Amino acid sequence: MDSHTMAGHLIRRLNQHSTQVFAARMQAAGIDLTPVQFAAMDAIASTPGLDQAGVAAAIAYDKATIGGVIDRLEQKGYIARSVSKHDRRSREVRLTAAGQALFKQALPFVAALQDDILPGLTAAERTMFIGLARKVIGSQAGVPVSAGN
Amino acid sequence: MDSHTMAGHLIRRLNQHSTQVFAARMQAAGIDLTPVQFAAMDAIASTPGLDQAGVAAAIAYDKATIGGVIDRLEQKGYIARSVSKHDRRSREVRLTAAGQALFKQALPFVAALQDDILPGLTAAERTMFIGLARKVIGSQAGVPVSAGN
DNA sequence: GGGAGACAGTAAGCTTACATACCATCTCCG
DNA sequence: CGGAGATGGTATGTAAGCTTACTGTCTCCC
Repeated sequence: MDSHTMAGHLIRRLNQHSTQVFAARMQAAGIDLTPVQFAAMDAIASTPGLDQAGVAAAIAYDKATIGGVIDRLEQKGYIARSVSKHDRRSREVRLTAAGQALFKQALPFVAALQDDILPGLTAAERTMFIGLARKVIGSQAGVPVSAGN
Repeated sequence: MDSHTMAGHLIRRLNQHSTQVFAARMQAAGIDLTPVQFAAMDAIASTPGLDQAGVAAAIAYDKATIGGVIDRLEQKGYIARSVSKHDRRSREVRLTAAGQALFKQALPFVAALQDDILPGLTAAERTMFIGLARKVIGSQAGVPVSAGN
């Protein structure tokens, strides 16, 4: 049982590296965003007025987790929450002006660090890796993240 | 910027799936172990008397995180800690009888779930994926997990 | 021998990440 | 219309996972 050949262990290491690259690049750029916070803002930017459940579904997160992420983004002033007119249970979320600006500022950095997440691979290998990863994710689509997502 | 093609996002999804498969299989087997706890026990089983820093290095974790994981394993009675005779700073860790038994019981389940972590891939694709992942991990060896690891 | 710096571990704090339980609200169907 | 069940969100509790800061111990080198 060599843990270094086990899929779960390798994936955990990749994720660890990925989040560290993201954190380092964002810090170097002077941007205060975690990977999850960026992903949430990405989802909100592409669908303004999305509710929290929509954000959770878009990036495959638990709704409780998203609640906390959105709390912190709201505290930092990057997003605003408002009760939906159509459904008073749901909170619609949109980027503030500051959020828009920060998101636009972060975009090129995020694009640039993609390749650093998979170092040591040729471009062809990276493409191959991403293709295989998408295939795995796609094959387990429909599995709920948790009770509500 | 489609997050579904971004390496970081895909890796996070894979990790999410991996931990969920692990949790589900362990629960079905009636074994109370998280992926991290299993990894720690694996490292300890293969090197009895390892200290906490050694465990951290073996599975690439932060030493603060390992402290908590080992606390919980100790509380459950699966491992025992003792101050090293050679270095009073370090705590040597070893499996208890209960820990040994549980680890042996868990092993076949963990082996069996490896393929479920990468569903939708052929055996060749799985091998390819693992090879690429190892290449990535290997290429960033030497990067410290944190101040102490 | 003795001090400087390295190293093991813990503590406190922050952010994911999930389950479960709960409240408010909505929808659907009889 | 009215109740059952579904759904959006929050609260609570646990477990990772990391940083920084601190204590205690060790090692190396003068």
